[in-house]
Amino acid sequence: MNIYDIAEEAKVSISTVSRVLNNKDRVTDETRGKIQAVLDKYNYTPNAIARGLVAKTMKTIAILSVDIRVPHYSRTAFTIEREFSKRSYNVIVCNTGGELEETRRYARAIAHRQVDGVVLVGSVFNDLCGDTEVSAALRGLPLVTANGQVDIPNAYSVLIDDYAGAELAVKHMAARGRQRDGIVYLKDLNTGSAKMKWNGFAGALERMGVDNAKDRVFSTSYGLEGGAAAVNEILRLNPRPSAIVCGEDLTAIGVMKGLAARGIRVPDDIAVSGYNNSEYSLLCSPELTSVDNKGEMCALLCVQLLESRINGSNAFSSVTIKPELVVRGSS
Amino acid sequence: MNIYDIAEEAKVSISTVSRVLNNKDRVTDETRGKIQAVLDKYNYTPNAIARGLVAKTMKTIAILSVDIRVPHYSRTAFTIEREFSKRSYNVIVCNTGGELEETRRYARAIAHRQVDGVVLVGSVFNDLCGDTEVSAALRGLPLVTANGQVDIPNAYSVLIDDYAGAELAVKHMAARGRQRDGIVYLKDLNTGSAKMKWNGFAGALERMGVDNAKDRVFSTSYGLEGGAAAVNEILRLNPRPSAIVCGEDLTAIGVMKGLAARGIRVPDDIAVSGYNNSEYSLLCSPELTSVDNKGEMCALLCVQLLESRINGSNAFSSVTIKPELVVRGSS
DNA sequence: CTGTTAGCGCTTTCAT
DNA sequence: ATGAAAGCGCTAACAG
Repeated sequence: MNIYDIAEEAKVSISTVSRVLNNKDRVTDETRGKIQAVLDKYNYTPNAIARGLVAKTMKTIAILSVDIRVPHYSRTAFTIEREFSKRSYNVIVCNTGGELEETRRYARAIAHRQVDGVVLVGSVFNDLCGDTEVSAALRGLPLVTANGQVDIPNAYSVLIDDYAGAELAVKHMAARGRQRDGIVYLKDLNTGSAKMKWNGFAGALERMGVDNAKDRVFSTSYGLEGGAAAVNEILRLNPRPSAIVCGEDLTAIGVMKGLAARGIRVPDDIAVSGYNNSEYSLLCSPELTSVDNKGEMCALLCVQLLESRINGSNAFSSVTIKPELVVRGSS
Repeated sequence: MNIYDIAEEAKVSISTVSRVLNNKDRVTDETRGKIQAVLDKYNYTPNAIARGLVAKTMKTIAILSVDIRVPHYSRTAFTIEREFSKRSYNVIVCNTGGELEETRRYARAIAHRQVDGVVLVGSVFNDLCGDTEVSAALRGLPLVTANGQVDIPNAYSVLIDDYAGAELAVKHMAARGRQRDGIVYLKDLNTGSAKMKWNGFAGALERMGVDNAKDRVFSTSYGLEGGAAAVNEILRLNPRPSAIVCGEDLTAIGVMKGLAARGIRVPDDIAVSGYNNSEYSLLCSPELTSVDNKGEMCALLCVQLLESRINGSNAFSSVTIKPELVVRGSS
């Protein structure tokens, strides 16, 4: 069932059908009614692909993220989807797993599909977009990065000042009377944003007069197990650390579990902080002090930026969000 | 840049270009090379919309869910997306918020777009699809429901036996020596699946000889606050309940927090169980005993079902998954 | 106000 | 092996 069938049955031309389909004027109420009746009779839906071919757009946005299951990403994706849905776009979600090959595949698919815009969620893409193939596929598309900065011409970015975010956590620990040279950082990822965090940590510590702050950075894998496992190593420190600033909430909770397993009390013996202010931070006990990197605001700004880019009204091309610290029981 | 431009520059016809684009034979290596050179020169990507118009498909799947931020849904969406990506489909995600009007809008958009298949995630859609407009838009499309059953012809379903799931929790509490007539159920949602759960609860309890089991069902809102708030009411029970079986992990954790705030120990004084076996259940302390409703398996089966439906090879049309109980510290 | 016609960019017969 | 031409379903001038 297509527009020709409708036109035939309503005894009009396809243009007239097209007009009522698109709510254009210059159609008598009578004709309109006649056509509408046929439309209703067959519960007709115009073919968006054919429309898209003419319009050169199917009103779709693509979100590239590493893994939509990570709360921080799913929140971002959610907000972006909801906002674009309001503007009558549909949103394709891609889980790259952080893999170059997958990123390439998705980038190609996105280029094929003539999507109207793409949002890169997470600073992993800073590196991934260095790839010739990825950047070639994405070049020219309206593109914004959520917490990232890529080397693609015309890419806009919403940045989060993670350097300042980590600094907030460090300062808070000191302000709460934690021994300054007892504060350590636990890094669990190697993305651009992760690097900013531990640089922020080290910078803050050194400005507070602690030397060799970089030696106070520990590494582990992301997640509960990574956090718990890192505790072993961190506790070898003598004297015992006063506070553990973590790069992610989940890892921080792992740390708290590891400490609890050894009978070390949080926050009495050691303070702990996380990053993202995810829902996770409310589930553990004590609840987790966490840097709020304003995921929702970031997503909202991405939408605005991308929209303005799509409409050609380049109001601004880059924004930086200042994180805030949310203090809870763990510190 | 389109296929005509390529053909012109390569001094061949568009059909030949099309052939090399689609890796068809019947092209001399020489011609192929000549064309490939031009293709590479311009980094040409064929327009998938135009292709779609001919092929009558753009290889896209739509996922309708209430809210992708809910871990159980994001896990499902993730798995579905990954699997379909392997099969070179792209996936559109829709967050309906459980709203009828939004569901309608998405259903219409999906019908327009000629998507190849749709997955309805969650039993909310059991009711939502009762709507004439929604079912009219979706009718005819290859459609699979994850943990739901809708009244649309040809809809396939992956069901989770939530009746049995709740029963598992009840039996476990009894087996652990919890006073049988002290077990209560906390319901936080009103979806089809939620109803199966508290029916399962009541059924199990009555089979164990407890009368008026339905009176032992409490209601609250979904989430941490809902759970914590419900504690007030539940503790009015005299004697004090022996175990609280909850309909969702998050609510269960709220309950544990509420109990902790009152100095009631879990599991010593009261046992608690959740549902979904989400990552949440590992974050709280004690860790939460939870019914594992096999989200990943459900998603995988959805993909298989949908794929077979799309390919016309109707191996089976409905599967039911048996949940399992994962016992942790809270019971 | 309504109809005719020319594309949108591609795939696919059907000739050659 | 290659090309010409029709058509996928729709929109948008342009006529009338």
